[in-house]
Amino acid sequence: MSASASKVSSLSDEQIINRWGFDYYVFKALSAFRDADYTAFTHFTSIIENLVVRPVDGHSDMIVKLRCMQFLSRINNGDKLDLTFEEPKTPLESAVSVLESICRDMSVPPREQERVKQAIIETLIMVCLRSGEFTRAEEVLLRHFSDAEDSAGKKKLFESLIRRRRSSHSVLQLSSYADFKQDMLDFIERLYRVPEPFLLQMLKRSGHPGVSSEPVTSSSQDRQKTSAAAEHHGSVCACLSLHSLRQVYGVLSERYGVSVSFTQLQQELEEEQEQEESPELHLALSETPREQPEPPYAGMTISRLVQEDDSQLSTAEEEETQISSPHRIVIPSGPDSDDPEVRTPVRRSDTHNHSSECSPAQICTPARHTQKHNRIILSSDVEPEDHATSPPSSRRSSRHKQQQKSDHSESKCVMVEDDGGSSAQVCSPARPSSSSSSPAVRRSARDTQRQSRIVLSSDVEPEDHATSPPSSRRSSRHKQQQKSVHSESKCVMVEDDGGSCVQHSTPARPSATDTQRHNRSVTVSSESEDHKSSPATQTPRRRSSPSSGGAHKRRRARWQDVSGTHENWSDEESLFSATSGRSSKKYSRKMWTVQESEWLKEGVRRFGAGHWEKIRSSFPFTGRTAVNLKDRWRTMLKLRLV
DNA sequence: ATAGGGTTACTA
DNA sequence: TAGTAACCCTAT
Repeated sequence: MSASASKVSSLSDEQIINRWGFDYYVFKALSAFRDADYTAFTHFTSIIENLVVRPVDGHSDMIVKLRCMQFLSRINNGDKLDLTFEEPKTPLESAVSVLESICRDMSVPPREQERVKQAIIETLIMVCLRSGEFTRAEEVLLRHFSDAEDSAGKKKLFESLIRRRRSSHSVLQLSSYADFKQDMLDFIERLYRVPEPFLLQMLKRSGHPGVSSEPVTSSSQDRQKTSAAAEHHGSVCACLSLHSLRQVYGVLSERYGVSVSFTQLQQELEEEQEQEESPELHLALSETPREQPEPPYAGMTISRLVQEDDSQLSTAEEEETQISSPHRIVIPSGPDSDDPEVRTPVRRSDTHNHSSECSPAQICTPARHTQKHNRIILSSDVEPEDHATSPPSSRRSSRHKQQQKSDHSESKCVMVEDDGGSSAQVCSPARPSSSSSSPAVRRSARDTQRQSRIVLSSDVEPEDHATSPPSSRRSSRHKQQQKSVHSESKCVMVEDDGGSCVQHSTPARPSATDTQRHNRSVTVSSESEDHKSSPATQTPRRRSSPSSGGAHKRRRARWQDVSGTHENWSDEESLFSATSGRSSKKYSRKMWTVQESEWLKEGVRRFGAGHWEKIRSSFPFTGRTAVNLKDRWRTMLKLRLV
C-alpha cells in the first residue's frame, strides 16, 4: 500500500489502543467534572497520566486534550493553596499559565481569554482571602489583576479587604468555588467539544444496552455503566455486521471529513486481501494523503510528547509482543442489527482514532487527520494485553566509545526517530516572543512531581511548606570539570523490519537486548522511560534539606505502597497532579532526549543562543526550564554536538 | 532572563 | 573513585 499505509502499520497496537483509552478517559474525566464528581475526575486524570507514559498514538488534538485536562486539574485544586503544579505558583496561577498555552494553540477570542483569566485571578484572590493568606492575595492582586476599568471596583474592594485583613465578607461568600469550576468547564467545553470517543461509539454500535451517546453531559452513573460495559466488552469476541460497520463508517467519515466512501474501501480491501492473502479485511483508509506539513505533534508517541525521554535508551520491552499478536477487536452485531450477520472478518483502518481528531475546536495547531497512522483491526481472536511482558532489567547499551566520528552520526540519529518521522522540525510554530507564556504541558520540578503522584493517589496531604531552601550548600569543592570528552554521545540505531528505528543516544548502555530485538524483527518503540527510571528509583540521595527529607520519604513510601509500581514512573510523570509544599532539593536527573536536543538546536537556529526562554516556550519541552536549556546547550557545545 | 561556576546523580 | 551530564545557585 501507499506510504500512508506503512505509517499506519508502524503504529503499535498499544499506541492505538492507548489512544482509544486516552480519548475515552478524557471524555470520562470531563463528564465527571461536569457532574461535579471531582473524585472521579481525579481518578480519570490519574488514569490518563498513567496512560500517557505509555506509547500512545499522539496527535495534535491530544495535546489540546491534555491541556484541557491540565487546566481543569489546576482549577479543580485551585482552592488548595498548599498545592503547586509549577512552583512556586499556586494551582490557579498555573491554570493561568495553561490557559495561555491553550489560547496560543487555539483561537480564543482575546476577550474570552481575558474574562477567564480575570475570573481565575479573582477566584484566587478570594481563596487567599478566605484562608487568611493576605500577603499572597496582595501579591496576586498586584501581579495579575486586570487594570481594566470595569474591574476597578473589585480591585478596590480586594485591596480594602487585604488591608483590613478581612477573611470574611459578603463578596467572598457570593461566589462558590463550585460555580467557578463549572464556569471554567464551560469555557473549556465551548472551546473544545470533545467528541464521543471511539470506544463508546463502538460499544454503542455493538448494541450494548445502557450506553449513553450523549456527549459530555450525561450523568456519571450512565457513564459508570458504560465504563463497566466497556470493560466487559474489552476482550470479548464480537462480530460486526457489515451494515453496522457501514453505519459507523458513515457517521465517522462525515464527522471527520473522510471523503473515501465505504464502497471504495471495500474495494481496496478486496484488492489488499488478494495481495496479502490475509483472512482479514483490511480497510485502510486511503483518505487522500495530505502532504501538508504534519501537525506539530503528529506521529509522535505521547510518551515522547510527555516524557521526551525515549531516546535515552531503548528498552523496547513489551513491543516485542505486539508484532506477533496484533490486537483484534471483533464487534458483535448488536441486537439492533437487523442485518444478516456478516462474519466477514474485517480489518479496517482508522476513523476511530480520528474520532477525536477533527473536532469542532478551532485548533490552530495544525490539527489534521492523520488517518494514515492508524487502523482498526476487526477480526477474531482477541489477544489481550501482553504489555505485561516486562522488560529486561539491563537496558542500557554499553558505551560504544568512539563509535562515531561524532557529530554526523548524531544528527542522523535524530532524523530517524519517531515512527511518524516527526523530528525536530515538527515543532510548534514559533510564536514570536510570547514571553511569559507558559510552556506546553509543562510541569514543575521533578521531585515535586513524584510527590504529586502521592497526592493524587492518596488524597491531598499538605505539608512541608516549611521546607526551607538549603542555605548555601557549597562546601566541598569539586574539582574542575575537565574539558576532555569529545565523543561522548553515541548513537546506535537499530532498525527493524518495520523500518522503525531505535536509537540509543548519549549514554549508550548495554545493548544485548537490543540486538536480540533486532534479530527478532521487533518494533522497538522509542519510549523507554519506564526502565530507565530505575536510577530514579534509587531515591535521590544526598542533598536533602533536613527539614524536607522526612516528609518526602514518607510520601514516597506511601506512594509505593499504593501502587507498587513507582519504578515505572518517569520523572516527568505528573501531568495534572499537584504537589504540596515547596520543592525539596533532591532531584533526579532527566537525560536529554535526541528530540529535545533537536528542538534546542532548532530553537537556537531560529532565535539564537541565549534566548532560552523564547526557545523553551516555542517547543513542547516538558519539565525543562530555560536554564536547563542553557545548560544542555553548553553540554552540547562541549560535546560538539552542534 | 541569562551566564557561568559549583554541586549532585549516576555510571563504569 | 573518576568522569560527566544534568542540575543548582547567584551575580549581573
